[in-house]
Amino acid sequence: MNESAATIFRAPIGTHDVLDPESSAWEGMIATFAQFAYRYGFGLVLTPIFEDVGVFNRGIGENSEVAKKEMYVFEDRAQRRYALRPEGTASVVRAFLQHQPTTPWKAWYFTPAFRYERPQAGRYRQHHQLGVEVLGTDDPAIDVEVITLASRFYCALGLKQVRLLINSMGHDVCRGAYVEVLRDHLSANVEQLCDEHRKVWSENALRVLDCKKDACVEVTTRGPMLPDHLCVDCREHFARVREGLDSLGVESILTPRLVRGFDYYTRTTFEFVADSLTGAQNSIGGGGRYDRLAEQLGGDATSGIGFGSGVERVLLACEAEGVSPSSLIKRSLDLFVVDTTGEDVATKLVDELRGAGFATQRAYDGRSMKAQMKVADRSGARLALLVGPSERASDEVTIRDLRSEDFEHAQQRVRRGDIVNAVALLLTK
RNA sequence: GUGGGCGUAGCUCAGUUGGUUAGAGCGCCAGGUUGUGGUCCUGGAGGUCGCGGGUUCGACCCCCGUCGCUCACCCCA
Repeated sequence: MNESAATIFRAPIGTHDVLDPESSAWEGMIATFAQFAYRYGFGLVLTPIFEDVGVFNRGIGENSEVAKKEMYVFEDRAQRRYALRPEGTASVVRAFLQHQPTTPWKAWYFTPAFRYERPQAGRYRQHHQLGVEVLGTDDPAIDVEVITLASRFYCALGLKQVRLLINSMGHDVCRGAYVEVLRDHLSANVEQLCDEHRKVWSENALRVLDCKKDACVEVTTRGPMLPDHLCVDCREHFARVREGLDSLGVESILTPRLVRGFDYYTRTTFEFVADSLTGAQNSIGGGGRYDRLAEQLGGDATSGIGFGSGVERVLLACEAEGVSPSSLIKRSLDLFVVDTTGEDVATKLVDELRGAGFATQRAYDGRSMKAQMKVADRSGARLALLVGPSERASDEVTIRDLRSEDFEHAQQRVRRGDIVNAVALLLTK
């Protein structure tokens, strides 16, 4: 687009407007998640969508791909350095440290997240996440609870082709020891790695585990696996998480090569993959434990675990499986007021009906009865209330059933004063 | 950051080897029915063919650039 005066503005690259019929799927999904969060004892947390850039740099790791080149960083007028949040967890932990709520603290959120990258299917510069965080306990039971919440949530949406991958990253010491063993193995097999990792394997050995190329997969498959190198405590913790999930019938797939993108993860990590989605964007949610994050953000050592899910991707998965979260909320119009008196009787009438609790719409611009009825029909309203000169004169209202197939006998006139009761009666039928 | 595909009405798309006034379906508006919606019929509004430049007697069509959309790589939700 050029900058001529006739050119209208568009949503920025990688962002999208979501309008009504489509947004009802969002409403259904968010409402369902909120319901789950409530059932599991989580309270809603709201934090600013921008933070001091350090919150994210120190949180997700300065060397992570996201922090290095995908953050929306900007300066305000007083030269403070801020960044739009690229993910949900770091902000919530920052808020936890700032306010020191009693633990264990269980919070859920719905938030936009921003990453500066080239958009494609299932990947946007602004996407949205639904998630939960728990701070102040490392009880394996809470790992089980968080993962179960996520799993049951997907199930409630009607998704069936979702797999849960799980792994344990161990804690600093045992992971550090494992990375050494892994590096030894990689260094002994450098020549067989893929083109890219042949050069950069030493910078972040764990990333090689995540490589999808056959060459790397072959080398790492023969190599040491993280779960085999955990210390006794981490091994025990992981075992209890897995037993807990098993006991609840939540199927999980041990995936030793599962490595997630942020540096803060320790011990339990997991990811939900939608098999209905093709391509690389099939991860619809994930999370894990981050027992060192609070310290990295300057607070006291505090265990934490969280889960985040990408709204857009879950909706893609729903579409692929032929289910829609919009069906989880009922959103139907009760009444549509048609006014042809030329005196604007509708304004008072709709106010009265809405006050009585009915979802009510009306026509505007004084259009013909035929035109107003057409709009009424398309609105999906159950009943139309007609007020024309005749009703006006006798202080009545005509109630017409828009769902009746019998056009001749679909309506009746009632006294204006009885309208609320009459409508209530008809709507309960 | 790298590469492929695509930009024609509000939406989905036609548009012949470059040749008069750029079309269809859906949607929208009005009428057929001066008080009545789902079907049907008739009519109407709506486009500087993304934008800029070039080639040509002539460009929606060919060439270049640019912006945007889209898909993929990387990485992630």
